[in-house]
Amino acid sequence: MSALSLAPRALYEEVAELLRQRIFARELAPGSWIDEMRLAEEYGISRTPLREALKVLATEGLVTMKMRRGAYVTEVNDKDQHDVYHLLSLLESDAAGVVAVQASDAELADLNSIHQELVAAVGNTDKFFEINERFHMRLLEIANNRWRDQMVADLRKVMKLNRHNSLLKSGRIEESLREHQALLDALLARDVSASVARMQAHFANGLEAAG
Amino acid sequence: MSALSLAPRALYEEVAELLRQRIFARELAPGSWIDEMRLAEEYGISRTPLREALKVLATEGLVTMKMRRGAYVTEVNDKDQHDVYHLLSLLESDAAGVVAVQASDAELADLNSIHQELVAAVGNTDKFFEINERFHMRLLEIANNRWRDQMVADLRKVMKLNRHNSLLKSGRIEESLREHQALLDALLARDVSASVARMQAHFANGLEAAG
DNA sequence: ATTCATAATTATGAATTCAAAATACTGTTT
DNA sequence: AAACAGTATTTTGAATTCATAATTATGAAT
Repeated sequence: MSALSLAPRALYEEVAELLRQRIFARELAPGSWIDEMRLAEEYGISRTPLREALKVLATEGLVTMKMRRGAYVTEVNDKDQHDVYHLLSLLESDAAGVVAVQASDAELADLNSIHQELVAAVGNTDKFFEINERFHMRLLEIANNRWRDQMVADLRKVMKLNRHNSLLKSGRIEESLREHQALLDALLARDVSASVARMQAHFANGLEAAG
Repeated sequence: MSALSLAPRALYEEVAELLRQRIFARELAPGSWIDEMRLAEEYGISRTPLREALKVLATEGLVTMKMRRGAYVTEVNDKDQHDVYHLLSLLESDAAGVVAVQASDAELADLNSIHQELVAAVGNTDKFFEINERFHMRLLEIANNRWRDQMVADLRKVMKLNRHNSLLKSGRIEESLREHQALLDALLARDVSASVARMQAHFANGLEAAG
């Protein structure tokens, strides 16, 4: 699975990723103070790269820096949750429209094959979630706008801060699958406005479920 | 003009802002290497807060970190320019739609008064640009989604990296004013789809002008 | 017992120091 | 003169040290 990285990331990047994982796992809970010394000691590093990592997370919105009182895990309230979801819907539905216009037949076939994997994964929740994520990411990749990719990635991280996060509720597997199918149909028909509408609908239903 | 800040920013934030200004002014040119020592000495600070600032700018996309070779000002090519502009159009036109629905009458009146300032500023290019910026920012503020605000702010920063940047070309003053007026009319009529369409048109024309 | 003032402790922010990697320089060889 | 090896210098990345702000603990006064 994991090849050793040819371009090893900088230490502060590694640490930022470790911290993200702990934040998403709620091991570092929203609102809680982040103890620099403790973490640095735990990772066996100095405070310097740890503090650099915290500044990165602060820029991403996962962490909030308070002047002279250190870093705190960002608290995401219901409005934030709603706002972020709204933006994800906007960005991803626009991406769907772009894909309907610009994607090559091969790329659409690729999306379709991921969708088939998704169909095959019904019943295996974890696998379904993972493939679902891959479907959305592949669509973005095809839409070919690195700035949007970055924004969506950041917003999805923020979504994970919320307890009722789930861009995909477990009770919605079959429904979600139908929505994906409808989206794919629109994409294969090269129907831009339908593609946008189907992606929006997919998100609207997801939000309702997350309610 | 400048009040003294009650909550003074952290040093790394101050430095990040100074660096942004120099990058936008092309004093630090796209693709060029950023000399940590030289800048730290120039600002009379150590490399520590400067390096923290660079990591923030890297996360914003203004700077690119290369492993073991330091920080470089990000180069924005024509496709990047186009992609970022597309996202700004998407986000701001969506914001216009939200404003058409949600804004209070007082908020719309406020937007209108900024527009009147804009009308009065025709002929004074710098002032026009500044008020124009304020109009867009106020609209976003009214749309009330801090995550979008942050994204738009970051994207606008990236736009400024490009030589032919100008979210508003000087030759388009009158045209831009008409577009703003049309947008305002739609907002005051509480017409959501028209508001979205007018903002999209405003951006589409701007992109055409930017070539 | 509670409040207030003061001292001790702790944590943050920033400077300094240090190790290792990348780059530039020097002199030799062909 | 060009290519190369080996050395010196520069620069990055990270640890350490230091100053100061914030917090906690201590004790006196009401």
